[in-house]
Amino acid sequence: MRLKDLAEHLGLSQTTVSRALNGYPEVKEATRRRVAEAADQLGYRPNASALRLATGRSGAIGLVLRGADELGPHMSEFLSGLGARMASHDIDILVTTVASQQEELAAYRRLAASQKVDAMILHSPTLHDERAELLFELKTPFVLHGRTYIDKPVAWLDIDNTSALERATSHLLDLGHRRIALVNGIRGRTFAEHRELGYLAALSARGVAFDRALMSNSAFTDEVAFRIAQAMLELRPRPTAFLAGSMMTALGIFRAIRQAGMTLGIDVSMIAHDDVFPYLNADNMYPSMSTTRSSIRQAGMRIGDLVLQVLGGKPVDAVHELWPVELVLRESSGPAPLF
Amino acid sequence: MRLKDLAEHLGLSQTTVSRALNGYPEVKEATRRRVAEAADQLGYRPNASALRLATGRSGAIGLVLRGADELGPHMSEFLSGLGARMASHDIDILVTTVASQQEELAAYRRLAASQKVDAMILHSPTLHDERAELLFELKTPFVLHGRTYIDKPVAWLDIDNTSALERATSHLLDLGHRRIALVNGIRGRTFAEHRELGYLAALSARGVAFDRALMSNSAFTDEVAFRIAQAMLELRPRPTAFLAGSMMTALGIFRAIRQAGMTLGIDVSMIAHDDVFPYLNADNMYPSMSTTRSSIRQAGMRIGDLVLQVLGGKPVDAVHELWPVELVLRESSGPAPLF
DNA sequence: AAAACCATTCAAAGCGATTTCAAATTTTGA
DNA sequence: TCAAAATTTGAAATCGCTTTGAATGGTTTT
Repeated sequence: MRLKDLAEHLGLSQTTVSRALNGYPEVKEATRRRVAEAADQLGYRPNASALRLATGRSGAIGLVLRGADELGPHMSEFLSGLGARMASHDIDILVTTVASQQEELAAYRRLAASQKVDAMILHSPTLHDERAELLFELKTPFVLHGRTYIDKPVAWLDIDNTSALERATSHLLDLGHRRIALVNGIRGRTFAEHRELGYLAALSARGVAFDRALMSNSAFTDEVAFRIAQAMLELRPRPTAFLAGSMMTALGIFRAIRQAGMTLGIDVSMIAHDDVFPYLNADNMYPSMSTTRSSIRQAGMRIGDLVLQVLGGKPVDAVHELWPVELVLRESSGPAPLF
Repeated sequence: MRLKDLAEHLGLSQTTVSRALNGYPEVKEATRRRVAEAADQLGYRPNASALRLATGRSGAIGLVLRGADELGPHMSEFLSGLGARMASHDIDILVTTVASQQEELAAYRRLAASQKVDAMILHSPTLHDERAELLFELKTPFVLHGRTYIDKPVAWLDIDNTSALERATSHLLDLGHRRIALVNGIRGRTFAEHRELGYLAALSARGVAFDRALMSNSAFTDEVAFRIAQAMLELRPRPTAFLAGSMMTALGIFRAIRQAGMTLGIDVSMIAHDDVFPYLNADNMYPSMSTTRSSIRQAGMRIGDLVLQVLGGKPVDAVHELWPVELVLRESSGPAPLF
C-alpha cells in the first residue's frame, strides 16, 4: 500500500493525500478526515526509506556501544528510558556495537556519512573526548551523557558526581572513618575523575591525608571489584569503609568483606553509587545498602528530550543539565569500628 | 559527497561508478580501482535512505523490547553478541522499547508496514506466541530466540532447557535431596515450561512426588527471588535445594538463605542457570555457584547468522538449532543435610 | 459583471541511489 | 581486413515520498 495507491483509491492526488496526512493547513477538513479514515482503514504507513530520502531526516538516533564493556546493565536501563521517550516521537534507536577503539571512531564516521541517524548520543566521555571532537567536525548533532572539556559547544546532561562523592565521603568521616577506600571507574572517564575530585575535596576539608593505595580505577564488574577489595582489606591498617562506583562493584566488595570474615555495616562500611536497576534493589539487600542514587533511566528519558531540542534547532550551548544526586543512608554505613 | 559528485569528479557516469563500487563484473579492472580509490579518498558513502529506497532492503533488523521487563542483563549480552555479528555485514539493529502488551503488537505492525527492518528477532516466546503469528501474517521474516508451538514454519534457535533441568535435578537427587525447589521464569514462556518439564521428568524418574509449594513462576529479579525463597524456607520440611532460573534469581535466593542463618552448599544447595554475564561470574562467587550454563552472547551471534540465512532465502523450516546446556558443578551444590 | 482574492487541488520536480536497456568500444575469428 | 561477438560505458527509468509552483473553482469586493 503506497501513497500512490491510497491516492488513487481516494480519487485524489498524492500531493493532497500527503498533505492531509501530515497536517498541512491547506487541505479541506472534510478531505482530511476522509483521507485519514482511508489510511487507517487500509493500514497505510509511509515507506520509511522514501520518507527519509525525501525529507533528508532519517528519523533515527544512533548509539555506538563498546562491546561488553559498555553494554552492561547501565546501558540497558538508559536505553529503556531513552526508548520510552523516543517511541512517542516515532524515532528509532540505532544501536551499533564495536569491539575496539579503532572500530569505534570508524563507526561514528560511517553513521554520519551514510546519514543513517539524525543525531547521536555519547556515553561515559573522557575528560577530552575524541568522539565528541569527531562528531563536531562531522557536524553531526549529539548529546553527551556526562561531560567533556573540549573547546567546542556541546550539549550535555550529567549528574553531580563531585558533590555526590564529597557528601558520601564527608558522611563516612562524620562516622569516624579515616581509612576510606575509593573503588572508582576507569581512569580518564570524566565521571570517575569528578568523583575522585569530590572524594579528595572531602578528605582535605577535614585535613585527612589521602592514600593512593586506597584508590583504584577499573571497570565496574563484580569480579574486578572483588579482587581489588580483597587486596585492600589485607592492608594494615585496613580500610574501614568503601566507596563503590556501582552496584556491581558493591557486590564484589561485599563478597570480599564476607570472605574476610567481616560484617558489612559493622566491621566495614560501604556507600555505593546506585543507578537504580529494577532487578537489584539497594533497599532490599542484606544488609541494605547506603547509596548515592540517581536514576540512569530517568537520564535516558531526559536525554531523549534534549536530543529533540537540539534537532529542533536549540543552540547546543543552551542545552546543559546537571542533576543533583541523592544520598540515601541505610544499614551498610555505620560508625567506624574501634580497634 | 553524492554518487553524482563522485561520478563527475571521475568523469564517469553514475552507473559505472555504482557498478564499480558494488563489485559488478562488467566494469574494467582499472576503472574499478580508480573508482575505489577516489571513493576512499573523498570519503564517499552511499546515502543510506537512497540506497534502501532503491534496493528495497532496509539494511536493518528489528528488536522490540518490553520495557524494563526485558531490557535486563540478558538482553544486553544478547545484543552485544548479535551486534558483533551484524556489524561485519553492515546491518544495523533497530531497537524499539514498549511499555505494554498493547503497544508491543502495534510496534511490530509499525516496523513491518514502514519497512524499516528486513527481519526481526523475537525473544522469550510463549508456548503459543502471538507475535510470531502476527509476523507470519505480515510476511516479515523473523528468527525466534526460543521456541513456540504454532503451526507455521518458524526459524528458531533455542537451548535445551528440558534436558538441562532434568540433569540438574537428577544430580541433586543423587546427592540425596528430596525437597528441591524450582524458582522458575514467567509462566507461559516456553523456556520456563520446558524447564518445568525437565524438573518433573527427573523427579518422576526417581519416583519422587513433586510439591506445588516448591514451584514458583516469576520474573528473574533479585528481589522477587528473595521473597520467594524466604517464604519457601519457612516451609516444613523445608527445601534442601534450589534450582534458580537465572543468576539474578540466584542472588536473591542466596540472600534469603544467608538471612535465614544457613550456609549455601552445606545447609542448602543451589544450581542456577547461568547465561554467562561478564560482570557476574559464577565461578567467582562465594561459595562458587553450580550452574547450568549457556552463553546468551553466543546465541546472539549465532542468531545473527541465522537471520542472514533466512534473508538469503533459506527456507525457515530448515533453520532450527537446539543447543545443549553445560552442567557445571561447583561449591553451591553439596549433599543433602542429615536432619 | 469584472477584478481580486481565497481556499483547494494537482502535475511534476526533486531526494540519491540501483538497474534496465541501449550505445560505444574493444577483441575475436575467419 | 572486416563482421561478429564480447566487453565496457552511459542515459534514463525507477523506488515512494515531499514540496514547489501552477491551476482550478468559488467568494467577495468594487
